[in-house]
Amino acid sequence: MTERSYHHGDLRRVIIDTTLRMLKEDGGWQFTLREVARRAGVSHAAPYKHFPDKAALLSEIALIGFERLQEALLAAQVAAPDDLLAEFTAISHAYLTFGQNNPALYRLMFGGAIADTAKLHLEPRALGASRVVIDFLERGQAAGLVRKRPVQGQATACWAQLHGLTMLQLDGLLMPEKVGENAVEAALAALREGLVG
Amino acid sequence: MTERSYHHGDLRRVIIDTTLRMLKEDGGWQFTLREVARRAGVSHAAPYKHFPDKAALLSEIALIGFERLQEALLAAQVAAPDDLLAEFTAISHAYLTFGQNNPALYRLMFGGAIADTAKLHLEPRALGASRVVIDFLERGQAAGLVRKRPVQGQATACWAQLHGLTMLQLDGLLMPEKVGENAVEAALAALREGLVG
DNA sequence: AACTTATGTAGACATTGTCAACTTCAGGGC
DNA sequence: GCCCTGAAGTTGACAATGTCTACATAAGTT
Repeated sequence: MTERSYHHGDLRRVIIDTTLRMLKEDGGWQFTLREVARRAGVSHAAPYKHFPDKAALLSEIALIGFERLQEALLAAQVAAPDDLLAEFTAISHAYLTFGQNNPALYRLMFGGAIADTAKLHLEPRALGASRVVIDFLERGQAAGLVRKRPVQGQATACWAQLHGLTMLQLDGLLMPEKVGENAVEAALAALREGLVG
Repeated sequence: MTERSYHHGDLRRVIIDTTLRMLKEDGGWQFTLREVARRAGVSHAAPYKHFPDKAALLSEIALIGFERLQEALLAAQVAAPDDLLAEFTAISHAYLTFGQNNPALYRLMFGGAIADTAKLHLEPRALGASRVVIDFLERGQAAGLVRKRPVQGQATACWAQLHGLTMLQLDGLLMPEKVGENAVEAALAALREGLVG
């Protein structure tokens, strides 16, 4: 409880939490290891006892981001009415909302700030999110709603569309005066019309 | 010719060219002002006589990237056969190819490494690229090929899909063993089927 | 109680972005 | 031809960062 014992106890968790909090403040994507240490109240080299280097910490954070994204998608799916089209909309919006609520984290997950993004995205912890989409497509095809095409391709289309929309939104390029009142809905509609036969 | 006069002459151009060359080497997105100066053979502070700071140089580079993207799209459009569907495919592939050939530059354009991405993307020099897509959609609607929907929404859908695919590709997530042999084609097909009515 | 090991601290180093003060040189008004 | 003003480059400094090494402290094991 004192928090002032020489040994912090679970500094690792504190570092991760602090980093997540810093990312939420956004602040234009400035993030330094030393600042994390400062906020955690430890010396600037302490994080190195828990992460080999800055990239490792960021990778861990990104993986947590993927897990949270998966949770968000699953929650939306569960809460959606028992209608496949409505479910599609719910999942899509959950994805976009996640990006909007965690801009810096989302950018970290996809932005290439991490060295080997490929390996990161292929980790089991990161793959869960895309499983939600694939699941949906498989059920959609089984129900005869979604066109019978290779699911992988359709999933790629969904993923690309959602990711693209999220990035455009993050970059502030979806302002109504620039792109129409409900361009997002229109774009999602175009995707939907491409999927359902 | 001597290149050794105290005053370099057109250092600004040299700095830009060197930066572009460095971005092409990729090297995992390391880029420092001082390295540029070193390669250009000038002192480490010389770039400051031409750019107020690092961000300004990067913004300029990003704008050049948008111009090149526009050129690539236009070239593909012109070279395409006189068939709207073929033109669509040509433009799409040109976009993806651009991203694949200039990964670091592409990431710079969209990756949020630049402070105010919104302002950047709204510059006239950056808007040209999206004009190519909008043009295509308008002609497509006029010809009765593309569904009569708000063009802005359709353009958003196209842009999101192309951008999303490019990013997935850059992150190495479109490997055949992971996502099927021709997932890109399938994704583009889904988009096309959503656009043409 | 002594040893080992995980965890934290202090200090150093090279590198970076940026600024201020100095130097060089090209061009225009006399 | 000279001067002198200002643009373009240079040198040197500063604070901050990522990372390493050496040291200190605590927790557990034997």
